[in-house]
Amino acid sequence: MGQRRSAIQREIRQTRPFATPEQEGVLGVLRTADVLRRHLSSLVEPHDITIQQFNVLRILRGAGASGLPTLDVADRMIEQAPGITRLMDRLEAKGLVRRVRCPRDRRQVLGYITPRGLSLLARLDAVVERGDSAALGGLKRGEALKLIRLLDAIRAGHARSQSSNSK
Amino acid sequence: MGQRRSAIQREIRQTRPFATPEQEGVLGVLRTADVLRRHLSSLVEPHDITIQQFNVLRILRGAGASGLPTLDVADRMIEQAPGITRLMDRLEAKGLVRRVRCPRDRRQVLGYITPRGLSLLARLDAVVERGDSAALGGLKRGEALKLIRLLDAIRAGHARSQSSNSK
DNA sequence: CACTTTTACTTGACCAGTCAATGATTGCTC
DNA sequence: GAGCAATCATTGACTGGTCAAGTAAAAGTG
Repeated sequence: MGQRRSAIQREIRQTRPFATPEQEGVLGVLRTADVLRRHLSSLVEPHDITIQQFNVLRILRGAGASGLPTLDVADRMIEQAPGITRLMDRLEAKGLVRRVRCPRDRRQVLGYITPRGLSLLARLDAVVERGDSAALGGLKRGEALKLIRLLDAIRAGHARSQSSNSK
Repeated sequence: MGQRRSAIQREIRQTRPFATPEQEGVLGVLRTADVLRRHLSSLVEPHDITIQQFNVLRILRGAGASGLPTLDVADRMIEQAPGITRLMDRLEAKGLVRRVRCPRDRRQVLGYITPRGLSLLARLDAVVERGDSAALGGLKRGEALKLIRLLDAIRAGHARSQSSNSK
């Protein structure tokens, strides 16, 4: 296996081939995620919101009228609690989210999406969906499904070895 | 197609199916990258280094004795210049990297990996390679290759639409 | 050779992720 | 029911990504 030269190797201008396909695969996932994140970012930023803020809004919309405690929001992201608190701070400052201390358990703080948040999401939904299609435009429908399956398998492997850990 | 329910949908406890496989694919890449990043992070952190710092070191090692200007390092990452400057600041503070203003073009600053940086990398190489194999352990060899191909295709699609942009 | 433009960084400011420590409740145990 | 542990959330400090603005040197132009 002398001179195989993948796209990544060209991108990073590295002459030596990857030690293993696994190594190349990991790097490929990381790089591709970066590309997709940028793309997504460029779609939501014009609306003065970040991807993470967008995610929180979608989660709260999903939670509906009953709201969701801060840490439950964190669970649905990859994130640790401290990040969520500050994310919510900013969303609240923008009037997209409302927080109320839960009367039944006063340790918790319930988050709710505001009507303004909902209308922002409504505008973004279509944009993002079109964006995602464009982002994977290089793939045929069947390839997209195959990709989903492979990625699921990777994450399943990790869930097994590390337990817990959602998003 | 009524009740298909993928791993991601279960993970985020979302009842509604994804609008499109493309949307699910994009989210899958992002989530998987997060998992892998954490994994990788846990491997390098014990050595008091972050993933980004590790990447810079590998790039500088690849550059060899002739060193590499700051912006060329940035090109090989996804990153903008400002981030690299500060990354190099920290690496220099740790004695893993050395910076010299280029005499031929005094606007440039050349970065070099130090012997100490090289020995750190030497220790990490094996760890990371083992880690990558474990990370993609859920995949058979052929599947890993297929994954690499699909990810390459996604990034190729973006390179076409947006030109420039390396990482 | 002065004048502008371009290139290569650097600095400042803000958002985000992570860890450690702290406060505020609630639940458990004796 | 007093005391202690566990849970929920927040704050502080640091790394990192990104944009906008600034500085310094080089390159191009008249």
